[in-house]
Amino acid sequence: MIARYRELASDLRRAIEDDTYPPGAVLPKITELAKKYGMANETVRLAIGVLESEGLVRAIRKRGTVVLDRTPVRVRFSRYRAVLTPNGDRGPWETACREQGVNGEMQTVEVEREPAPPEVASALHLAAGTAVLRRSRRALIDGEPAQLQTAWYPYELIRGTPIARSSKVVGGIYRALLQAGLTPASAGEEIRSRPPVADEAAELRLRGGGWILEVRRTTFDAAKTPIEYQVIVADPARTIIVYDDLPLQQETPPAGG
Amino acid sequence: MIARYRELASDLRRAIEDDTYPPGAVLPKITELAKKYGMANETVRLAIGVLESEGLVRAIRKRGTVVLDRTPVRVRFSRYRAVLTPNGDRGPWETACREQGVNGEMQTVEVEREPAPPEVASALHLAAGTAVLRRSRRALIDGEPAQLQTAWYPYELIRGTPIARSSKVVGGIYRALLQAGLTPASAGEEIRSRPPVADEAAELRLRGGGWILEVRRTTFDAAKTPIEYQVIVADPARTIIVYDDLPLQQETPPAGG
DNA sequence: CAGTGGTCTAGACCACTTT
DNA sequence: AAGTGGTCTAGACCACTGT
Repeated sequence: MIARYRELASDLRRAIEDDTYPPGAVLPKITELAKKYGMANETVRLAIGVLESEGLVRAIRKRGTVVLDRTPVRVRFSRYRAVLTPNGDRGPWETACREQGVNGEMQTVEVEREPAPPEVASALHLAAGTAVLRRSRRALIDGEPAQLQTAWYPYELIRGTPIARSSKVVGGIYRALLQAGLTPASAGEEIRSRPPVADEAAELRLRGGGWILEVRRTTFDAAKTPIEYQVIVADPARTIIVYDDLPLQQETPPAGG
Repeated sequence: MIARYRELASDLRRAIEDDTYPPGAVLPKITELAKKYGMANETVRLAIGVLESEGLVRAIRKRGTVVLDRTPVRVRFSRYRAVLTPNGDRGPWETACREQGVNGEMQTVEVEREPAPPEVASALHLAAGTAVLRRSRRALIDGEPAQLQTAWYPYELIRGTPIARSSKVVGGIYRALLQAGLTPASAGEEIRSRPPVADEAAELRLRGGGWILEVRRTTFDAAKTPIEYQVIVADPARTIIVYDDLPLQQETPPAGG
């Protein structure tokens, strides 16, 4: 038995994927759909709730149910490698967006010195509460927030460098780390998907059951000392994470077999 | 203005995270909650719908609203490297689960020769419709499906090898590729999160607005010829993807500056 | 301030799952 | 067969947002 609200949701989903309702278009009003399909308003709202939780539409009072643009940006891990060599004043996000014909932008929201929260202390191999610098940024597409990025640095390592200033770091953070005498040599990343907490949902303008894609990255120098810990919370409709050319060979050939 | 159903959802979420309701426990019946909070049944159901869409609970008729286990398994990219050297008869999934104290299992669902679908043909650099071998598998935790894995191989490359047989490949596919004279040398992965299609939701037993985590991997031999294309559809409550020790150094130092 | 979606209810009835 | 959640309705009223 298929519920009528699920069937209506499927119909509307198909129409959106058909480009009957392209991004920016407005679906018929709830009352109109209810009349057309012979349902109660509530039943129509359940259907729209399904689409909203899938990130396809956003219901806005007085304006209607608008179809969202879901063009994703492919963010390559190699972005960080590329940024280590002089290639202009754009950071990895702006570079990736530009390559893919998307109007991307990166805003610095806040730069603050604070005691390391437990998770950060652990990632940076510091005692809990050690001073760290937090840089909170926001990646935008067409002016709409697509990612929240928060990075932490051991305060002692970057004090007095451009990284500690509360403005955008021209040319990217990685180059600034190099100029501060810190050489990023390797990194580890963890990726998961989870429901947003309330703040994240609000900042990314997600509604009703949207999920987020999270990347936690730790960057190390040549001596395996952590120099940066970063958490990226991304709208999954706008972000694909790409790892290119990962080596599968054993680094150290097995001695006895 | 906060809706009452959202407040109730927050209360119940907190109780679940507190372990007031540990995994396996059953929440009070809808009618009981409605009475206790002075709400209509429907309002309580909205609240439970929120938790269900977050993957925290599963409402089962006649049994109640049960709290799900969300212990995730960390799947490392280096799993594939490790598997290339003889280390037992377990594949990467079983190894990862075992290391993390989780009862993991891998089932082979179907092995079939078929014409390459467009996406697969493109990934494997084949003409559309070329014969490929599809292996569909299911990764389980405690008998519950956690991942759907589908891999495609150019049929000509693996005909007559153990990979083409419709049973589990003992020791893992990668070792079988080696024995077939194909040496995996590098791989590329793409990660995204999206709502499941109906089949995926059913197979992973996701309900109401759950999302999935998708990995698409292409494996190449030393000559950069694609030898495998794999799509993994994972329940995000059970899967964290880990990349260890990614190099940040430029492989080829820039020649001209 | 008008128009759209958002919340909530009481109640009828259906459908699945376990016993 | 019984008990739990699932769907749907008609209608009242609230609240946000764009003009």
